[in-house]
Amino acid sequence: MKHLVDPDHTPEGAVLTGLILEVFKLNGRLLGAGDQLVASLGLTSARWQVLGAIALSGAPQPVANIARNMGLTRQAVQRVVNELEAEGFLKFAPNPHHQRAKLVVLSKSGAKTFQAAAIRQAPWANQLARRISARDMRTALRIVREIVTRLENTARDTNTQEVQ
Amino acid sequence: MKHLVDPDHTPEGAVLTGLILEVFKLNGRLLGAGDQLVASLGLTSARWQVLGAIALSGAPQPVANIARNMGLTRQAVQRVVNELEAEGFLKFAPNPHHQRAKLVVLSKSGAKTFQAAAIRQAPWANQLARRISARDMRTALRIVREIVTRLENTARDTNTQEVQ
DNA sequence: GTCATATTGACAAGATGTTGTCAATATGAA
DNA sequence: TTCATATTGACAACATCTTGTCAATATGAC
Repeated sequence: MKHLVDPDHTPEGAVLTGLILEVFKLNGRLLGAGDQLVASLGLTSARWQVLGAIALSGAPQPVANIARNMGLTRQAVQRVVNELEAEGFLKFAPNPHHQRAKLVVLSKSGAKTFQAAAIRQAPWANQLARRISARDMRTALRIVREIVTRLENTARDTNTQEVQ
Repeated sequence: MKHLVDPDHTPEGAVLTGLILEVFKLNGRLLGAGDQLVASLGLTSARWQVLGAIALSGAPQPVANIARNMGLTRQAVQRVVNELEAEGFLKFAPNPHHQRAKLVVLSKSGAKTFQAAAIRQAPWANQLARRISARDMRTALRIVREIVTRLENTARDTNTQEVQ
């Protein structure tokens, strides 16, 4: 087999490539840990995240809005929202501005469950972050956020270009 | 609705929590970008990653080994490997040490395709990383790697505990 | 060598996400 | 107002990954 040569990465490009592979791993581990953390509350990582997006948004929003804020598709969020509504964690409220796009709000049970999840998450996160430099962690957050923003922008440009 | 109080995060725990949410977003964006990048090669992000794990591992390995290195389950990798084999990107070679666990190796077509993907990835990554501090990116990589390691260790401890 | 244990691939079910499509509904320009 | 366009939820198909289970195969203690 022909030897595979590293193809012309800049130093930054090479580090970014390594970071990407590690982010894939981290994503999987986080989902697993989250599932464990909230399983006994009747939640999963996906449900928890949707519940959180609703709980922490200032005002009630329709599904499409929630999806945009989370970086997921409407359909993915809609499926989870429908499940959560069927199980009493969420309710739909009429939207004065849009007949179809009903507003999603937490039920009492949903709010209580999310609060319970948050109470479990805090010591878990604190322990996981122990003795990691807060400064370095902020740097990591800033870098990841910057990459997300860049990817969102190029995706937007690509879509705009296709429409024209 | 009762006001939701931030539940006792240390500063590090709070930043880590923010980082986690951003990693979820980044994961999704990266998969999308990867799919676009290699679609015309007959690849997807998942296939590409499996192909890469095989291409970049020193010696041929069985599926379970590849899965461990990638942080995925055997079954997930097996499914993709079987597809890639059916389409001629991979071949199975006999394993002198294990009758069932055949070794997975790139076919000529698979090697060529992975090389083509790498050639597309480099300028994409270089562009995405442009004007981001290499030092900060290395910090981000180090932090993400540390968190992955910690999660792997606690997962291992949990499993060991269950068996006992 | 034997036997308990672990590993491996195969198979199935289910959770999570994407893409594509459709009709209903908003929106905004003419 | 009218009409082209965009947004939204619904539905379906499919990709990806997990968990659980099983039989075949290794492995290691005795």
